[in-house]
Amino acid sequence: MDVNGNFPAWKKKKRKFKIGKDGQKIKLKPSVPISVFPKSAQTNGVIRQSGGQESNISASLTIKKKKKFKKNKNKQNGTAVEMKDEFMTSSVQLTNGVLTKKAKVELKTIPSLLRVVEKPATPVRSISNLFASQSDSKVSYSEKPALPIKPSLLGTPVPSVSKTTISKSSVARTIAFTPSKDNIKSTPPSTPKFVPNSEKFTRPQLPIDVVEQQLMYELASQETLIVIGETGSGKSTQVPQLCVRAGIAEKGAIAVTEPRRVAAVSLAARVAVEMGTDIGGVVGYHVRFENATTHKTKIEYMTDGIVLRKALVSPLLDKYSTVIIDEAHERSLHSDVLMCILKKCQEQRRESKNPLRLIIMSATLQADKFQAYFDNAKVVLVAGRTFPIEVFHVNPKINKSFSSTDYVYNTVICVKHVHLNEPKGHDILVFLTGSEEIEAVAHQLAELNGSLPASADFILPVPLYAALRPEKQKEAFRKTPQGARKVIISTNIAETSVTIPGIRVVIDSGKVKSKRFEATNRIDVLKVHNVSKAQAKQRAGRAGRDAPGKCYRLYSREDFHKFETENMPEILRCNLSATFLELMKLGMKNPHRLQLLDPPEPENIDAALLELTSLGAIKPITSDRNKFILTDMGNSFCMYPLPPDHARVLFQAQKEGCIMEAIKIIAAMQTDALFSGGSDSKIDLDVERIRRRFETREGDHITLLKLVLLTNNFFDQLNSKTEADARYNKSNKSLEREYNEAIRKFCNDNMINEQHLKTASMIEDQLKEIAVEQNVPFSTCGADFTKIRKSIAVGMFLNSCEYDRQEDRYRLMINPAITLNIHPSSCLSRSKPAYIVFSELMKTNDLYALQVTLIDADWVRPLITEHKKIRKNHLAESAQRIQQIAQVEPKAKKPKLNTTL
DNA sequence: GAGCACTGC
Repeated sequence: MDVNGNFPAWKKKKRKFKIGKDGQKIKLKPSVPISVFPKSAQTNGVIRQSGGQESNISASLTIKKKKKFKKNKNKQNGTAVEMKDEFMTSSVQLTNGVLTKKAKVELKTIPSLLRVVEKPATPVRSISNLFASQSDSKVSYSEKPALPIKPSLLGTPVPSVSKTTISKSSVARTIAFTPSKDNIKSTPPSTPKFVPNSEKFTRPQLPIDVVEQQLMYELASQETLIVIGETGSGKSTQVPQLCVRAGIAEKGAIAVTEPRRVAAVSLAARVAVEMGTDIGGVVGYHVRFENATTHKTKIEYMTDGIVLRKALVSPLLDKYSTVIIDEAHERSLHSDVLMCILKKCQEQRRESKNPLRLIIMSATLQADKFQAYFDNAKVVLVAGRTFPIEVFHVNPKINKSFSSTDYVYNTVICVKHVHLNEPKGHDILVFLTGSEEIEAVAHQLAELNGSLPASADFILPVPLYAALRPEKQKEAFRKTPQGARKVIISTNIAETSVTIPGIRVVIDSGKVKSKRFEATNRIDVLKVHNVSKAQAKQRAGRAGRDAPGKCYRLYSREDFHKFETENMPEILRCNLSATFLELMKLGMKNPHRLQLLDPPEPENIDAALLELTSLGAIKPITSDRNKFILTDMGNSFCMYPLPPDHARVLFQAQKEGCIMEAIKIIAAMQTDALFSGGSDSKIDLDVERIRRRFETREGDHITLLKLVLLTNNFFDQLNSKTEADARYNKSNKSLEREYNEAIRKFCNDNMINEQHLKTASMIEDQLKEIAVEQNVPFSTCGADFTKIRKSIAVGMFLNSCEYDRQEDRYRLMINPAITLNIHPSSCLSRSKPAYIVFSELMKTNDLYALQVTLIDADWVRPLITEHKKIRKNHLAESAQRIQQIAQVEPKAKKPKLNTTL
């Protein structure tokens, strides 16, 4: 069916783009924006902004409405059979987070995963650094394989793990040596150290309670344990407590790593309540800018980045007896790197008095991969607890009205269908890729209200994405008004980061926008991709948080099967230079031999090494040019929580005498845009107008500095006013209120994102503190910004460009074959100076330089010449290395035992 | 004169 034929009027009038046969966005002519959230909407009950344009959509959907859903759902046993649905078909059901056909979901410890594995001999080492290789240090092998802590906790004789050696060929043989449940009950743990105070707090039953005793036994007996449990199983709150009750915390605190700050803070709060203590007592958390732990703390919830920084200071992490990596399936850069480091830690602490225990917790069934990585560690499965979700797919044979590629169009059709067929009061969550699409769909849905039957509720579209102003974001969490159905149209922010109550239906476009790093040219590519199967499952799961739900997938089951199983790990799609710098601080010498869960491409590794060498942070060892060590400069870079080129800017600024200004700029660069906006055109114009006020001919970095200086000024005045007011005995409460209101007004007047401003200022303080620790002398350049521009140019010289008048484009100085444009959001996009340096190179429809500063070519020329020299050697060496690897390859295929670098 | 998912130190 011809999509354009179906929706002639609004498609052309309201949308800035359409999606073509190949899935690419095609630009349409711009339109006049109409507010999506008209105040009158709720009083009138209907929005009428265009007459008669929707007649086609309502016609096509009325026909569909008459075709009844034939549901053969057997509600008693929670199973679903093939649904005869004219709209979409479903033969599967997502129960407890698991897609099932018929069988009931029963998750417990699967015997086949309980393997007894021959442990390789453990080397005893006398080394101080984590990544020392065999040739770097003396290695002697102990005669007896290392034993995990004796599993005598239960008082039950248990076969020894290491003595039940079985041959390699029979590894798959299963030996169930776990004592039976009855057995456990009759012999409870002999010395429970902490027991939740059930008088103060009784928590509801959790699925994890069923396997509690068994888990406790495994926690005590295994060196490494993998816990697989779906959402709602209670693993994130209970496993750390079980560790404490099993007496593991006696030898050191339990660290629990989370990928997000909110998770770390809220989990700590929850567990503190359950254990009847305060935050900072037995339970605490540590995230950036906030450390709520004390010497008493036994369970520390932390973000994975914090643990990584802690490892830089104390590589063996000997404060901790156990590290629990939560949400390992998300494969964040930090958690992947942590797993690699912790494995090394474990090897080195194995023979000590305080061996390190590792617990990997993950939601999806990627157990095999983690298990192989951790030398066949035991896996325990825990059931999840979410409500059943019916999953529908588009069936191209039946659903002829769907476009084959235009998921934005399909979204609107699907919302209308759901709205007219699902019970009133069931809110909808739609997943799309970006603000532009989201605003377009919100607009179209608002217009749909005009063509709804009188009996139907009002559709209340609510956009939700990160760049949206915070007040607007809050709309998504507001209670749905009577007589309306809330339709939240969101990016993947609603996948993990926020949970919206009341969602009963999810519509999944199957698309996501993601950034990948092209290492060879150092370009970020932002592109729409298909989601992974795991991601689709995660999205569907958002419908079953409060009650049974439904998920409509705007793609066929065949397409779904073609999706990747898991998300691409972050480590495979980002610039590795910052990570390598950290790992080298820990003693890694040859990144090519790094044993990661998913090893990056050799080209990406080489690109990061080249970048670090050119920045002067590392240098090859003369005896073996495959190995690198940190230079003094590289060592000081590690102290800052910054990408290496930004740290280099600070280093240069110290030389130039403008460290104060450089810190302000670099801090602001670490946050998202300080000017707040969204895809609301009216606001965009305002942002644009106000941004102009700060514009300079020197570029965006100086603009940023001017903005920060202005806000500093404002805060100084505000603070002195508040102090003065305090002397006049104003109450603290009213002072605080006035203070906060003044900030809000200032941010509103200047279109500044208050949250981002706050973050930037906290990062500024953090960087200042580090600079003081590093004995960096304080210096400022006053109003002469040349020194700052030079520091930026030197630090980021790899990003310097020369204007090509003939082409009317810029050429990258280190690689003139690459041509690019200055992004129109930059204040230099029109003036086009001869030489510039940029912060970031982003490929969307064109190759754009973001955040641009005017520079002098002489500042960077010597560095570029030097870089070209280094690159030449580098290329020759990497070619040689690839050849060597190719020759050694057959041998290298052998099963890996001890991993050395 | 274009358009930008999400985290984290």
